[in-house]
Amino acid sequence: MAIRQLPDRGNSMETFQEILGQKMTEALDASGLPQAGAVTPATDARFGDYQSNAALILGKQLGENPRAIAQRILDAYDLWDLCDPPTIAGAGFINFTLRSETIAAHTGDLLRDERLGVEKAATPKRIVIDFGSPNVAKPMHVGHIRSTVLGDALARIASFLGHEVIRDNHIGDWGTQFGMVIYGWKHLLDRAALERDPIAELVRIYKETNEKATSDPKVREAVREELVKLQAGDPENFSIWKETVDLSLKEFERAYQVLDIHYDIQRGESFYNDRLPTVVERLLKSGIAEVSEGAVCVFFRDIPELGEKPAIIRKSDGGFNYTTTDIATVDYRIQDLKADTVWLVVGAPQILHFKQIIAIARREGYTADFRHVTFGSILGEDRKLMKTRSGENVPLRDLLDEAVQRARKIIEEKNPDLSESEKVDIAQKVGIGAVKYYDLSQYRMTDYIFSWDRMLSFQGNTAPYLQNAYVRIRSIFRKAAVAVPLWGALDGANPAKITLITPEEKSLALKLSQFAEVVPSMLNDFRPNLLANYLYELANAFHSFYEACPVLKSEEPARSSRLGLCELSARVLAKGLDLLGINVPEKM
RNA sequence: GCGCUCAUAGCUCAGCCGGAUAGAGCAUCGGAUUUCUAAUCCGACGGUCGGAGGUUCGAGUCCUCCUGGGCGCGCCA
Repeated sequence: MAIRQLPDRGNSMETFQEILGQKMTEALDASGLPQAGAVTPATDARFGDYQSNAALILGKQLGENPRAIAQRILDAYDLWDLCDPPTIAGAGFINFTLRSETIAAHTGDLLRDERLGVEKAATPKRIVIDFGSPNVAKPMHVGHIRSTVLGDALARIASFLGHEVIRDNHIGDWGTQFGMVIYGWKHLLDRAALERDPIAELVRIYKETNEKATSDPKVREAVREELVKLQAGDPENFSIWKETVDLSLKEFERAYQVLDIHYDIQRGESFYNDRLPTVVERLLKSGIAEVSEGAVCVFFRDIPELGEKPAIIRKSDGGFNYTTTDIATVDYRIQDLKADTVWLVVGAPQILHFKQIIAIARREGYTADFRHVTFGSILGEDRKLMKTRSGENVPLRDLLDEAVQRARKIIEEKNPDLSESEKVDIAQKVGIGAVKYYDLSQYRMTDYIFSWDRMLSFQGNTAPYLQNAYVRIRSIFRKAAVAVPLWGALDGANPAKITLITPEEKSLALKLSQFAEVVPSMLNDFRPNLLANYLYELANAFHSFYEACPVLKSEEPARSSRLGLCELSARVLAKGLDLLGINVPEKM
């Protein structure tokens, strides 16, 4: 979208929620009542635009009639002509209906604000976000979608809110599987196959070695020795390991290009290797860890849910495991990266593990805020974990290719006149956007059933539906003789005059003003689906407006006002989708 | 056995701190277009929110128990 650079107006804009909330605070003070509840958007348009349940809460606390309290509040309430006189309804709800002029003026302000009304966080934090975490020598698969897409969206949202974000890919590049890989590399490797498809060949040698090791104790022993040699720093094994890591990183990077997801740092498990002995010694010295059955363990006897479940940080054979690595990772992120908070976007099965890690961090005196952001699984049509027909994980590469192909097919049916380069671009944006949006639009904890038809549908809460709303707007501006009639106004010199006549215009404008309320709320519980819901409602409101209100054919001043609504809708849609990591095409 | 998590319309899913008659999309049925992209819009039909208690002015939401699914629980990651 060709947005001219606008001035950053900082935190000068307040949302209606904040303004009304402030008014409520003052009114409660003036009434001699304690503070209670927040002003929220109305649960139903019939009740107005916003509501307060303060009187209900206070009625309970004070043992008085809620409606009487509501009246007492309203008697002290100064609305500054912001809305119609508030009404008391039901058990004691206070309903606010904003005046059209109020919303119109606010919409004009939004058109002049680069941040679309979204305030920056009052206290910016340095946040390390750990997401993605694929394993070396294995293909990325469908199981990586949720962590990768969710983590990226959270990173985009946090950045937009003014936080300093460090995206870290905690790659699985160390561990017992390398005994297999190195043995396979030495005995089974097909160099030509490796050239053609490195990951496929690495998987093949891993699998074949695994089979041999299962049936042949000699191979099993040889595999173990290769691992020991690698860990001891044997030059040959180290260089094989390094090569597999490099090949894998190259492969991951291809997926990240397609997904338009990028990391600030990629600290794999191997990065922490030389820190592990120190970690164990330190924990032993401080008494946090103790030796049990030959292993070094941390017990959590004071935490009921962890009581019977110690964390092993050094095995009885002297080796370290991933718990040790993750403790070293905490050290690095807090001490070296100076993080205020760490978000671990890792699936729910590891809840116990991260509870242990976080508990250990607490005992070590770390005060940073650690959040384990969990999520459910992706299921196939059979409601079981999504697999290929042969029972394997679905490779991410195949899945993304198919998304783009399917999108392309739909576009060719619906809009065959597009040029080849346009089709390529649109198929990419629609296909990848559909996959991401389908994931992000659902509550992260629920398992969801993967369905091409549903995610690529142009109806309902899907990326194509939202992208289409944007495309329609862009089409209006292409049709308009003047390419960017409002941009002058956007500089602030000559603001577009917004007038809201029809109900569709008013509800669209109100919806647009609420972007600034929704964006910050997402980080309360890491819920991008709240933004997705909002964008769907916005696109819906826009489409209703589009049906009811001709833009280019209408007379001034409605025409300019409606163009302004279109422009702001496009910007909010594009920005909202961008925060979810989704791009918008100009045509489709 | 212990722990985490989920259960909402025929299907897929929303429902933030407890708030008004539980919402969408698909499917089914009925309308709107010589179009600013109908790829859309408007409407109808469809629910004992897994079950049973409890907390209170009010529970899909909080507590207890039960049923069912998924996942995890000392030397894999």
